[in-house]
Amino acid sequence: MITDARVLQPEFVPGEVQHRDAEVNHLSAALRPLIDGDPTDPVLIDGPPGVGKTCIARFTVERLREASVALNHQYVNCWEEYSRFKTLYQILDGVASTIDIHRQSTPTDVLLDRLRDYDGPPYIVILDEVDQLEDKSLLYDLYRIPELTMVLIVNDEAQLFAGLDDRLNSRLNACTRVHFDTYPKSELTAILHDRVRWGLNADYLQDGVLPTIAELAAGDARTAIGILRQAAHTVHTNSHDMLTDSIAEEVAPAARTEIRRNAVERLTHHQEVIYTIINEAGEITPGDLYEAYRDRVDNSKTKRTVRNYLAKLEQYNLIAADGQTKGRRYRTLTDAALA
DNA sequence: CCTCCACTGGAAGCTGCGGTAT
DNA sequence: ATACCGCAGCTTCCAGTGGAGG
Repeated sequence: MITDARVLQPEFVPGEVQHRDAEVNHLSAALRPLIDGDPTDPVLIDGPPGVGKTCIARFTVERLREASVALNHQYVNCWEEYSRFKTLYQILDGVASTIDIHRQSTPTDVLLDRLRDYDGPPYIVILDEVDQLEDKSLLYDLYRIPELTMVLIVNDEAQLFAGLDDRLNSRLNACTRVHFDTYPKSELTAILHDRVRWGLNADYLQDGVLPTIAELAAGDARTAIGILRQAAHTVHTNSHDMLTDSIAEEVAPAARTEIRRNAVERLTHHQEVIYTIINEAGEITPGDLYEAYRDRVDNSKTKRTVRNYLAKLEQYNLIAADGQTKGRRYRTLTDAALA
C-alpha cells in the first residue's frame, strides 16, 4: 500500500506546504533583505513539538535560495551536534572545505576563525533544537559574523534564554519572532491527506481513519505522520486489507514513544540504569536512587557525575525533577512503554 | 524560629584518547 | 620514538539552599 516511503519519514520536506502561509510569509519577509545582500538579524522560531517549525524553516530557506543564486544555507540539529565543536564543524561544512580539519587536534578557535574569514554570499544557518546546545556562547560568536544569519528553532524559549548571557539575551529578545501553534484537527487531517496522496494507496484507507489519527496525535504532526507510517507498515506486513481506526489506535502508543526510544538508545549503560531505576520506582529520592544505582552496576560513577546524568535525562524530557534540595524527587515522565 | 544536613550545581583539576609536530 | 595538544568525561571540592525536626 506504500507507494513512496520517503513522504512518511520525519525529515521529509514537502514541495508545497499548507496551513502555514502566515508563518512562511513572516519568515521570508524577515530573511528577504539577504537577497539584496543586506545584513539581517537572526530569526527565532518557537512552538511546541510537531507543529512544523523545522519543516517550514527548511522549506522557506530552500525557496529563498531558489529565488536568489547567491545564497548559502545549512541545517544543523543541535541535539545531535550538541558540542561547540560539532556545531561549528557542521556550519563550516556547509560553505567551506573541512577535509583538513581533524576532530581531535584542531582547536575550536580555528573553526571559528575560518568561519569569520568567510566572505562568500549570505549564509543562512538553521540551528534546530538550539536549546539543546551545551555552550550557548557559541550563539554570540555566530551573531557577530555579519555574513551569517541564524534561524534559531526552539521548543522551550524560557530554557534557551536562561542559558544566555545578558548581551545575547537582549539582542535575541529584539529579533524577529515567528511563533507556531499546534495544528487544529482539521489541518492535521489535511496534512495527512497530502501525505497519503503523495505516498500511499488511498484504496487501503478506511473512511474517517485520517481524522482518527489526527485526534490521536493531539495537534502534533510528527506524531500523526508517525502513526500513519506505523499503521501503514502494520497493514503491509500483516497483509490486512484495510487501514482501520483500530489499527491506528493500536500503533499510536508506539508512535508516541518513538522519539523517546531514540533518545534512550543514545544513553550510556550507566545513564540507562539510572533511567530504568526511576522508571521502576515511578518516583524516587536522590539518596535512594544513588544507592540503587550503586548496587546495580560494577564500577559506579560518583554522585556528582550521576547528577550530571540526571540533568541530561531531564533535558531530554525522559524524567522530571520536582522540588528543591532535600525535597527533590525524580520521577518518570511517561507511560514508560519501552519495548 | 533556628539549626542541621541532604542535596544541588559551579569550578577547577585529572586522565585517557586521538591526533599532530619534531 | 617522543613530546605535545585540545577535548570530553570524570572526579574532587565547595558554597549555597531549603525542607525537616528540635
